[in-house]
Amino acid sequence: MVALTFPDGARRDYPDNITGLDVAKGISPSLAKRTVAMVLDGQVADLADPIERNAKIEFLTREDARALELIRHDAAHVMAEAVQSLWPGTQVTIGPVIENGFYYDFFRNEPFTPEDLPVIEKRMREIIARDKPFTKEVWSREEAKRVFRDMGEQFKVELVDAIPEDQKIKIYNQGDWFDLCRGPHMTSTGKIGNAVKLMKVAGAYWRGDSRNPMLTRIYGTAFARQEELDAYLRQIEEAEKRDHRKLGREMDLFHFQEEGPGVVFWHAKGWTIFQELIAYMRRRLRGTYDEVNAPQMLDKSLWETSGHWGWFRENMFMAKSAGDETDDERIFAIKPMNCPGHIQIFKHGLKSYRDLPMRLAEFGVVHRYEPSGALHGLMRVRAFTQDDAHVFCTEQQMASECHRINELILSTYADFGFDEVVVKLSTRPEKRVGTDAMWDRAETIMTKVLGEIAERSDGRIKTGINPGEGAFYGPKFEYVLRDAIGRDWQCGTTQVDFNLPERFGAFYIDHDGAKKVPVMIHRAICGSMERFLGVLIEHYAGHFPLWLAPLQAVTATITSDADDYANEVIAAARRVGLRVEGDLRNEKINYKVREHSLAKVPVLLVVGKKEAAERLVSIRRLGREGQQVMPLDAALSALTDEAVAPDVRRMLKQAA
RNA sequence: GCCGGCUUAGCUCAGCUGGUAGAGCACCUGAUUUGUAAUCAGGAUGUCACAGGUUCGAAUCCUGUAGCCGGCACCA
Repeated sequence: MVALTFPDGARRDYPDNITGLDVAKGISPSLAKRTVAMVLDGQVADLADPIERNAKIEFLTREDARALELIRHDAAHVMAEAVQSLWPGTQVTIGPVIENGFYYDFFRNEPFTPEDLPVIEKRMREIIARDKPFTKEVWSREEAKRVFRDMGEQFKVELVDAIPEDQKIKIYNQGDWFDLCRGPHMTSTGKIGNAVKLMKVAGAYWRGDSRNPMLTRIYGTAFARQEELDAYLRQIEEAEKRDHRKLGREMDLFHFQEEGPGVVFWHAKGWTIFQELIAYMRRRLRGTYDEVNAPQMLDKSLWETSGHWGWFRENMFMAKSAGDETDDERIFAIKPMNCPGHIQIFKHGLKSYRDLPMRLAEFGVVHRYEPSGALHGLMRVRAFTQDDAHVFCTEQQMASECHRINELILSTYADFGFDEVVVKLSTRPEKRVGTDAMWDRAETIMTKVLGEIAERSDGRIKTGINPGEGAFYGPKFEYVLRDAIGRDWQCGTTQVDFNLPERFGAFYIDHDGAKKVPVMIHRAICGSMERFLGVLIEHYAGHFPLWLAPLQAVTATITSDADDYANEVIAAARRVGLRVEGDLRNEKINYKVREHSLAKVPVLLVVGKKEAAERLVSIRRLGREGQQVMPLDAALSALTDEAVAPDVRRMLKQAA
């Protein structure tokens, strides 16, 4: 006998090994019909599974949030069947559920093209309409391997071998088609429904390893209801509208061109935002950090010492004299990081324990030869500005320095409206320098700090661990922020480094007069300023807050009678520090409003005869209808107040 | 770097199976002096990414290169 407890608290006994389906049927045929799977003690399982022990049981309908994964997983299987029925000889591999849908990787000499998607989708709908039940069988390893080998499914054979010994080899049938799968699945293909859409094709390496063959991956998504699918597609459209590459062009912020793959041409407006960002960061560093500037190019020996030449040579730019006549063959590397430079500055002159912690900051431009396929607008470039800093301190100071950095990072993100932040600790990678003892020490301290970060935030900051993701010289914290439409971006990082200072022979004189190697902490807040600005463009959808907006206001005339007054308005606004342009063209006000709205100018100061006569301005805000007429002085003081950067506002408040 | 796709005017895009390039917006000129998201009329606009090849003839077909886009791999 097994005792099952139902969601309403009722408890009933059933014969051993009764299936979920029979339990459901016993309650009511309609329940059995609409149930797609069951949940035993919180674990989703096939409805046809025999129940072997006492458990809490729940029946899932396809509308249940927990069924969404099943719908997508089933859809992946149906897609695989559709593909194999359309193109026999195609090998199947794996087809997992992912965040917004699912994919299935196929091996076929002729890769799929986007034109194939509608064809596959049509076949999928036929399979779904046939509504064949999913049934499970357990096979022996030998049988599974033999069957898949006979079918020519070599990847499946490999997968069977990869399944741990203590796990069963499960096969799911859907009509005549079957697949190796750990399950669970719904009761039949018809439960998937029709809110299914194939999204794109892409290449992907077998088992994620670039040494392995390239497979064709087909991405799709599925929802319980059509409205949800439609909403998802609209959300994708919304994200496309925010694309910083598109907004960058429309707002005249920057451009790229063929001669400079992965390097940015900043236009005046984009550079204004960039400089505002840097000015903001400089204010935040004032009093705590010393800003320095290390050379752009250094002899390669320095990079050999740091280890970069060994680990990352493929990703570095090399430079030497371009002249034919010169016999100077010295090889320089264009800096991919600021740390070796900062260590040289630390090493220059004898340092005492009294000088620590020494915090050196730099808005340094670094060059990295990123693989061509990695380049992506401002998000991944080959030359970028880091808001970088290196803290040289004692081991005892390390934890408090990490906390100081943490507070700076979190408050910076908050100033841009990023309140949801996750901090992840990345631990030692396989490719690394330094002894295990060093790594043990660093990871112990950082694990403790991570716990304290979570504690001090009252649970607002989530934390996590990325095993093996650390830098080659030390473990790191990665700061992941969530933008206005829920996308995550890794920006800030704090990396503890016991290795580089030692490799470079950096030391300070301790209390006892002995030479001691300092700990170095690498930290960045925005990370790449270019990328951070890209994130901001998408986060704000181009509607920058006034303090960041490159052009804060346009003064537009209604008739040329107001030209003189408009020029006065522009001059007055510039005097109080606003970034203002005039639009005195002989055009209708509708035209001007539309044009500046499309250019995402936050404020329009419209002046006509009436305003000119009474020294008024009619203010129209971006994205809002209607306007507010007020005296010029009042308008300018309201705008200058609004244009105060959040950190400056905080300082003013504290001073008051 | 790997797989696939794309590259036509400043921008967004047409251009059927090869017959010698188009639209809208933007731009320029003129008229219009306008009250909050497109005033009217006229005009100019191209090494069809680049380099080869096939062909009587290539934006169109083939090959190579570059860049971009979507993934994968990478990200000190």
